[in-house]
Amino acid sequence: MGRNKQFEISQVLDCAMREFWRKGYSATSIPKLEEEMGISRQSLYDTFKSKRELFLKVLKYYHENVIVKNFSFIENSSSPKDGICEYFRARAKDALNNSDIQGCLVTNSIAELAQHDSQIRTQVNITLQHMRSVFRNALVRAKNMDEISKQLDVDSTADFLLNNSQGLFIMSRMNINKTSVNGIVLQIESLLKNNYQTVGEI
Amino acid sequence: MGRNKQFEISQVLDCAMREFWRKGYSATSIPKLEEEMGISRQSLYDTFKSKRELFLKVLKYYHENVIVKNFSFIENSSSPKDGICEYFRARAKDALNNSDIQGCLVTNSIAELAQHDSQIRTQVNITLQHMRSVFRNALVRAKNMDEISKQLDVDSTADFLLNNSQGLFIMSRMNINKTSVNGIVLQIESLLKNNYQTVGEI
DNA sequence: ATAATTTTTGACAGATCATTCCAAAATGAA
DNA sequence: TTCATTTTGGAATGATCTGTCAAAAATTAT
Repeated sequence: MGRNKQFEISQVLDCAMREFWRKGYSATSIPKLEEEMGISRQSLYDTFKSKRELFLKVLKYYHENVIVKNFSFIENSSSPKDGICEYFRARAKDALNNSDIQGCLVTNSIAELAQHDSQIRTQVNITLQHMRSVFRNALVRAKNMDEISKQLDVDSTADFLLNNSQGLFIMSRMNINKTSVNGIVLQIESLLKNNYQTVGEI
Repeated sequence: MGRNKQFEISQVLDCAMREFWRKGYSATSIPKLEEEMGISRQSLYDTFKSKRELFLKVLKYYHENVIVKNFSFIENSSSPKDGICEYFRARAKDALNNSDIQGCLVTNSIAELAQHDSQIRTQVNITLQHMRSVFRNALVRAKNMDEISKQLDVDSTADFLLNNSQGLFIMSRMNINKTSVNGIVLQIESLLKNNYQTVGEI
């Protein structure tokens, strides 16, 4: 009974995501979304209620697909330390390709919206906490496997890795050169290699 | 002959800066700018030509005042290593106070605008290069004073410190807790303390 | 006083914004 | 066919946006 949906939710969400990622929330208009998503305005509003609701669904979609996928490599890596290093090398590679989509939708949303919109802040926090705990779990595993120093503090190091990830996402949106990106990754790896610091010692 | 300017350019630029810093470029309207700057629309356009030109002047003002001031401490510090650490402790303190203005206007502008506006990208690059070279100069000084390892690579470490600075500015716009901020700063300091890595060894 | 300049106010333009509504066409199941 | 649903297109709404214009009031110098 009745016509079926003619488009895949995930497919149009993907298109919307790419546009929000490129331009940000405010700079993305409904007509542009219709064009990119390939559906009419009526379908857009019937399916997603409003621009803001669409954006919240995009943030969720981004988390479940882009973020979880990028971090699953760390979780599945037999060497957690290598997993972390590979994660940053992958982000460095992303930063150097010449796509018009650069950085991270969540990072951009923190800068643009999170401070004044609690619903967006909540969704963004889910992503940040996921990133942090994947880093932390990997550090705990690495410690148990003697890949990194027993004295390394997993909590502050997880926050540190999260911080560097956010930094790289910002730098990615500028014309950052290969030398600088590689230098940043090198120093992160260096800290994992040489850290004998316990919290409170400094 | 004729009436004098009734307001200080730097004073109204400061008010405009605070609003752009809070809300971003797109979310800041002309009526709101009139209100915050305390001048009429006509005066605003006579003095600054357009919203975009005003924003470019704000970015320049932000660089000359906020950025240069925050980094002058590193340049003037007798211990360059302490200067760098103090810089990050100061940013950590900023992140923890409950001001409605958080993070960095330049970082936010990178996320929102830099990728699609070359004039803004140029101005933003001036700030990034300033930050990078202050870090780099301090590292060179610290090396000469034997405050840090001779094997530390000043270029990649400068990029690394810049990266962490950008990361902290993003994290500042979320409700980051004291433990996490301190942990991040601790790890940055730890790298300065223990770095014996030369570029290319990894 | 006169002339020059700035400021404010209010109105106005013209675009664009998000959102809603309607009617026609398309699609699918009973 | 009939009925339900989706999709599309276009129009309309009302708000808001940046930017401009004109005229009155305020200020400063000669």
